[in-house]
Amino acid sequence: MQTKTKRQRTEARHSGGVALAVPTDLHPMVATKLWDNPCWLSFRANYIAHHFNQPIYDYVLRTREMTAPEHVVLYAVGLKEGITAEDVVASSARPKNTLSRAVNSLIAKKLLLRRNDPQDGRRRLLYLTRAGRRTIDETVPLFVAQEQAMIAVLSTDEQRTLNHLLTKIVLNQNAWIKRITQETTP
Amino acid sequence: MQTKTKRQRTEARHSGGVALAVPTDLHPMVATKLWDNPCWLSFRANYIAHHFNQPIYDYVLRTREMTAPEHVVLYAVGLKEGITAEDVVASSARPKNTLSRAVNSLIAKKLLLRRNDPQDGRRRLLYLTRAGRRTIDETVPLFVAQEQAMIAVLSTDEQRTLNHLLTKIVLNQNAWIKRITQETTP
DNA sequence: TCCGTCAAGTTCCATTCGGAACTAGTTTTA
DNA sequence: TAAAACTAGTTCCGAATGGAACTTGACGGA
Repeated sequence: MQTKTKRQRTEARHSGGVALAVPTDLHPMVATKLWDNPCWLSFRANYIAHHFNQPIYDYVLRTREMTAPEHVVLYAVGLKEGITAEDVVASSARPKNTLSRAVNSLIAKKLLLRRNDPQDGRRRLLYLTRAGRRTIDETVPLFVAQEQAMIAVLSTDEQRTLNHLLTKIVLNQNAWIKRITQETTP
Repeated sequence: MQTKTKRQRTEARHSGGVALAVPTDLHPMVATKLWDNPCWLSFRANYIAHHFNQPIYDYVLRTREMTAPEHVVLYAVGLKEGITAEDVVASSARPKNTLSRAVNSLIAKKLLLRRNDPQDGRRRLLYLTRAGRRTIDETVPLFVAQEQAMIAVLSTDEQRTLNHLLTKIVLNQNAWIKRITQETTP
């Protein structure tokens, strides 16, 4: 790792006709992955996701003793109560047994509670306890602040544009989900 | 999971004044995380990264018997020979002991080779073997195709814009790296 | 109304992971 | 120029992970 403390100088770099301010202490391998990489989107998505997630996972582990999967579940229920574990599976990056354990652990910690779905005996609906709601209320502003710091280089218009373009990709999921795997289907 | 086979209908949705084609089979929790989530960027980045990574990790495991960290290392050396394990650490999401193991495993499989750096006795420079180069040449086009499928909904102009905005965020790293952790420093 | 199929969630257990401590080599500094 | 501080990489080992099998419940069709 490089030290990031000294005031960084920048140099111009032109990309697609648009000048970019490149910090002179940018790690050379990051530069390679940015500009000499045929998978430009996946590097950027992974890099941004990681540098958002990692401080948050560290934080919730250190201050709330929650693992990353627990955080994922609690955050999801915080967005919408009455969802099921399966809803978290479908909208996150973790397998269902990992999330099953996280749900049970959060219930043991009295941050979540679980009710049977009268409509469907397989489903367990998840709700926040009072303590769970408090955890959400206390931590989500920090996550938002982290994200705001990340996008602070962009103008409001640029943020709107970025949001819109990424949303289009997510909504196009049916065109590309598990695409690479198809070649092995007999 | 929902079935994705039937031809999807779409409905209009307006977001920031721009109409979006929303597939009717979009999972409700994905919709919640898209539009009822204060961390809009991190969800999109994580979702796109995961749906790019997962099929690739599955593929390289199934057809090349490489773990995810091994793939990360091999891909990085494929981008630039003569890098060190530390360069991979600095530009990826994995800890150095995991990548150390991956390097050693790839060397055992004769996909990588390692030379001492005459300038610095601590460094080990990594290069592709002939077989390693062949693996890169055979697999990278599939990764590129996966990414192209993901961004096919965007016009060339939109792709350029997206690239530019994400690049700005990555280059702004010094403003936000590990930001959330600062509050606990005594 | 029974059977086959599918979906939600849990359990099992071998494997992998990753924090922390350690080794070895380099740079700083006083 | 010796010691302190730092960097690249490895090892150790308890804990988390995730694939696969399993349980329970829903449901469509003949």
